[in-house]
Amino acid sequence: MFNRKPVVTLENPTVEKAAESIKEAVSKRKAIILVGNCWVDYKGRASSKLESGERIVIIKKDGSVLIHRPFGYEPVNWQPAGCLFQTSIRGETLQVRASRKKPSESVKISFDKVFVLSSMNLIDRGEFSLHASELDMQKAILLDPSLLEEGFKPISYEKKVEPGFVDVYGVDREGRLVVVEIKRRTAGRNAALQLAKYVDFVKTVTRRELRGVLVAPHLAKGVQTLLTCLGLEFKALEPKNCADILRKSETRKLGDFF
Amino acid sequence: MFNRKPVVTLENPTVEKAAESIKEAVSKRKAIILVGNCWVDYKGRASSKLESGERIVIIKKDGSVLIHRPFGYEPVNWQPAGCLFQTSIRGETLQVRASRKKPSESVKISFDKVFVLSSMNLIDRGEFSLHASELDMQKAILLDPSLLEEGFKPISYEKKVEPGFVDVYGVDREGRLVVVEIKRRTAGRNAALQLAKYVDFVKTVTRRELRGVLVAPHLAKGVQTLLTCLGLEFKALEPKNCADILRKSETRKLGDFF
DNA sequence: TGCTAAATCTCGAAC
DNA sequence: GTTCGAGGTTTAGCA
Repeated sequence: MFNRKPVVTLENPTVEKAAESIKEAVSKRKAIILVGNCWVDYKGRASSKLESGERIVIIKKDGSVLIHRPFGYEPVNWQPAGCLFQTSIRGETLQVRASRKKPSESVKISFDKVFVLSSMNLIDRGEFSLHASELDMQKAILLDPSLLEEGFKPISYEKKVEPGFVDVYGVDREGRLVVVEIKRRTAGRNAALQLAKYVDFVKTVTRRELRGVLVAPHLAKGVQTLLTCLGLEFKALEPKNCADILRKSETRKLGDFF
Repeated sequence: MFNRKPVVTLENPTVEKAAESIKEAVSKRKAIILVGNCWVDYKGRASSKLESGERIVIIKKDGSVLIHRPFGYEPVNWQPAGCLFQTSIRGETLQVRASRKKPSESVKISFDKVFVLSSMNLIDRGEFSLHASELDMQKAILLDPSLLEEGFKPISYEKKVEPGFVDVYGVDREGRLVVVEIKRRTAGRNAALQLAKYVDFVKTVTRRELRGVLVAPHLAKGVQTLLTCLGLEFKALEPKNCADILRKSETRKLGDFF
């Protein structure tokens, strides 16, 4: 399984050797890690200058570039995916320029010493999932409808209505229809207005009594007033709680409910 | 100059050897680059799961962590500076956990194969300057006062007034005094109020006619109204234009003007 | 300490 | 293609 050699590392290469290696790696769509002493000039949406120092530079196969100092979460300089690269030797220095258009900008990195240069063919097809998404909150409410309120019974979810899709649709303990709109973060005016549109639409297709409930961790300023004006309700629900519910019920399938 | 050995690289270390090396590097406040096959779990403000794949992990001496897939500008998982680390072996896997409080969150990285492990003592004292800073804009206006308006003549800069320092102070083509406040980014209410304070102060020490001009690339919402109420003006000026002016006049010294 | 506004924001979806 | 909104946003500037 690990017989292939995905990483080739050069220690203390000459700048000439490094330039050659970078050109090859870029052309073969490999990822590159460069560690060495460098300085950086950026021109584009803004412009910046970084004086000489030892840093970590990552060039990815999609043409993105990251220049990291030995401290700090953010890269000091960078370039998003889609860059074209020019690698050259200028006297005693290795120069790598990453440019893109729209917006037109380029980062020029100059090395006078490379400590390590790794060229890598990394395989990464692993799926990334961020839990407690809006969908997770929806699933959690379907799994445990009391998260919305006692006696709530879901009828369907992602139900098509004219303006879009209702997140959850159900009946409360007194038999009234309930339209639920879910936001995983603080709900703003848009969320309230969206819910209002859904409720208005459902009103055109039924004569039953109807409630609209906005579910979110918090309401933005003034949205409670707006909800009241629109005759809608708010139910506070933390995405984290939903994630916990889902974790506890991982064995059960959502399909069981319908 | 480059006799020291700032980087030590292990190729294909066993997970045991890797764990040992990471513990030492963390305790000695070195930076670490790990390349290998791993999976990641995050719990905190949200929670996420990243399935197995080959990635680049950077641990910096300030306790920040970056997990980069072979594509994309952004790290797939990360942890800001100030983390505490737990490194251990769980069966055949190397496990690195980076945790912090406030907010309470942790990232757990599990490796079943390490291709490269570099421990680095990087020295980086280079200064970073984002050009077209507020100071650059100030210099540009002093170099070319027509950036503000035709006929403007600077008298001084960084002039002390009671509430602080006036960025630029001058006379317009009709002999009126002008107080200039510069912001390199969209100017908010604060900027307008700050300018108002300066103008009010200057009014107490002169009887000459007085204008207040806020210079910035843009105004935040509602600030134009506020300026009008305060009897102040706005002059749009892009930091980029200022940077261009400075580049063209690099040979001249600011001191020449006074 | 907490809040607000900006960022070379980036990224993705909708129009 | 452009605009709009979200992000584990992060970060810097103030109250």
